[in-house]
Amino acid sequence: MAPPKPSLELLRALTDENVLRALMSEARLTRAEIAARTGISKPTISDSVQRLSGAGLVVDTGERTTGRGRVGSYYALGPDLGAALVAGVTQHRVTAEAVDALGRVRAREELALGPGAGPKAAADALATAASRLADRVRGGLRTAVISAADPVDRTTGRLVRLPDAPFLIGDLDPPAALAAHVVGPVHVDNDVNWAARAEHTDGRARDADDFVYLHLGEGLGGAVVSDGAVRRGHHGFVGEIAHLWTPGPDGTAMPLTEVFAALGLRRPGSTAIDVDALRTRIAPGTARADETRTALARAVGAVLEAAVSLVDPRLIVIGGEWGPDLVDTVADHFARSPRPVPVLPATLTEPELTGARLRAVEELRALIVSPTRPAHPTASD
Amino acid sequence: MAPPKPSLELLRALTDENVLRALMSEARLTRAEIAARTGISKPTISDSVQRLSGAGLVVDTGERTTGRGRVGSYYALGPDLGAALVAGVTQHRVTAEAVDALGRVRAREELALGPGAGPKAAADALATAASRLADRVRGGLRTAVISAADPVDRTTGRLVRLPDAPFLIGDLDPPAALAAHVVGPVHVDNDVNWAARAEHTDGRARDADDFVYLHLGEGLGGAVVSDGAVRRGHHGFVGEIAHLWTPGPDGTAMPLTEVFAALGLRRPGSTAIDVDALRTRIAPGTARADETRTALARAVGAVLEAAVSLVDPRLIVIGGEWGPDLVDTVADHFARSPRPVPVLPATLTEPELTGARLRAVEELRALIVSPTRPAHPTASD
DNA sequence: CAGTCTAGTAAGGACTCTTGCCTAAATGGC
DNA sequence: GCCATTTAGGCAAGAGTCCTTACTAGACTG
Repeated sequence: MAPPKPSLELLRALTDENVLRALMSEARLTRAEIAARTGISKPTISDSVQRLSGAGLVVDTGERTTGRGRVGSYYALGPDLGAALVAGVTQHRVTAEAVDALGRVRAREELALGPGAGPKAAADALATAASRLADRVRGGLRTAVISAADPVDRTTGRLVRLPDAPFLIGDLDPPAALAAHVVGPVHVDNDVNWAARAEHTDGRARDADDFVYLHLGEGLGGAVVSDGAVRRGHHGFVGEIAHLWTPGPDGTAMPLTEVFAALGLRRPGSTAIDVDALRTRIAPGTARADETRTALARAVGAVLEAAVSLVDPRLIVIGGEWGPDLVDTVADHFARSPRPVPVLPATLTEPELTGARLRAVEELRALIVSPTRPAHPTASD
Repeated sequence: MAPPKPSLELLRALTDENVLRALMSEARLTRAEIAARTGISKPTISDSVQRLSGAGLVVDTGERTTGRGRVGSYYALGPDLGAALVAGVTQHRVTAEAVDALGRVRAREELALGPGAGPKAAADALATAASRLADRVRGGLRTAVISAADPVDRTTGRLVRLPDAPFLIGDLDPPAALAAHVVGPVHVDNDVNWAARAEHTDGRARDADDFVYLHLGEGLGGAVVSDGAVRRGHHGFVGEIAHLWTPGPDGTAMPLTEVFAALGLRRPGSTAIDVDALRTRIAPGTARADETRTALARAVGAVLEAAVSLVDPRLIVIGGEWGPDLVDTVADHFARSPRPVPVLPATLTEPELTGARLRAVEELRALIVSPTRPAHPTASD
């Protein structure tokens, strides 16, 4: 609404940003290359490089051009600009990486969590991984992006328990766990949302600005991408679909999670789905496999129809431990609905880390370009 | 991703934009007032005003300041900057307005459509209204924002028939109908989405960046506001909820629209809801009114639960001909769901025109500020 | 070894914004 | 009725940014 105030300082900042962004997309460039790439004149680039060198944001790598003509000097981003922490937390392990502004993974840590490990163990492992990574990268960890296999409260970043959804990791507070090892902002979201982001940028949904990602595993979750961005909703619970009304095996309406209870596919004493039992039950050749497949496809199909009504996706991507196994049956069923859209299985491996990494690099770059302003001025993810 | 290229021309454009925006929020200002309001120095503002006067974008109104000190000259937006057309099309009438960059309604036309009038009559009425308005405003109609009581294809702007949804106006192509009378872009969306926008800016949802608007009338529709903007989905069909799975009166799962069929509340030979029949049936004192109310509230409640799962709204606003009558019963039912949110009745009158007007003013202002760039660079609504 | 090619520098010009000062004109206290 | 005060606007000077043009230094090419 309010346009920025014009000033010469704004121009200079814009020039510097152009130079930095150029060096973020290519590791080393001469001033002439930066000028050609940005369309800004050589003298102006020289000024900017000098400024940025003085501030330590850019350094002469010592490398020189070869070939015809005068030798040029290569410049690169400074070595002390730090890294972003990317971490995935599941009930089984903590996987953490340090990525730099060029998107390169500089270090990786993986810590297993014993069976039955609680949120305390997860928090400790997260802190340990962060501490080790912080020691291994110059400039430290300037921001963190965390993927968790549980719903995340958007405003606090804490994991939360929702009715009728399994609480796999438990009461974890990533921003608190990382406070000592990460200087800047910590962004937390659930794995399904990050996976959707990965599919949007690198995967099946590359040219779809509106799609739905469905995760069918121990838990049931979805992610919504609208107008090119993952939408999280007010609390951050978009895609928590356990209680969506669906047709049960006998035709009566029931919440999605109850369908699994009715089919005897939940783990005892839990709302988590027994993935092994489910897979053997729908394996070809098993008695009444088709019946189970049909019941599941009807329920999942109702979720897709709800998504069509409320999100209007261009396509639907199905991931998770057992989701891709059922894609064909679901797609067949769904194709007979009033407004079907294509249904595709997910293909990326570690999609949640890929998505989180994308966001981390974006955030780190924004911090470098203008330390005062965040990457997403409006949406606080 | 790519920052703008710095240049002195950019600075000048920014100054001019500041001046124009100031004159869009206040009808007349002296140069000194513009300087104070924008924080830009007086000589710079004087330069800009001179430039803009030369281009006809700004004019000296002839008015002079009174009071102490030297007399100042008031400036205002030029008289030939044109207006935006705002029009609402229902099966009964076409309502059209011309609004200027200050948001003032300069002229209004209302044309009734006879019963049974088809899309041809609607197109003619729209064109007639536009033509009359274009004659009554200096500078003509530079853009149009149309609200239609049917689903709208996002890419073409045409009204479309969807399965199980009433087609109230019929096969109308507003951009084609207006081509002769409107110079710039024509934006078409359905009335529910515009109403939601109005509630977001002026109504019940003023400080909710994530909410759902439910329209319960002859047709059934919803609108989704996520991260502060109306989300339309790939085709533009977000909120077309007729086929969402809900519990029917007997407990079996059925699409929402079938619930009304089962209750005998549809108009014969149509999927449209018989609003009069419905209202008398749920009126207090009527036999079995409570039973009907309960059945409707269960079905509508399931829609709200689907919205909670896939949109995670902060609140829900219910409008439409009979929606507000049922708010209490729906809210009671919904409060017992696993994740209830507040349910409020809509209050605005003509909400769809209010929402469309907001968008039209935004678009017109953007056209004046930079005739080459649209108001929404990314989302093509 | 002369010609060609390229990175970087230097000089000059055009332009924008700001600060500070000045003028003109109307008000209001005395 | 006079004069200090107040206010809009103009003018000049100065600093800063970017661009174009021209030049230099050095290395490859034939």
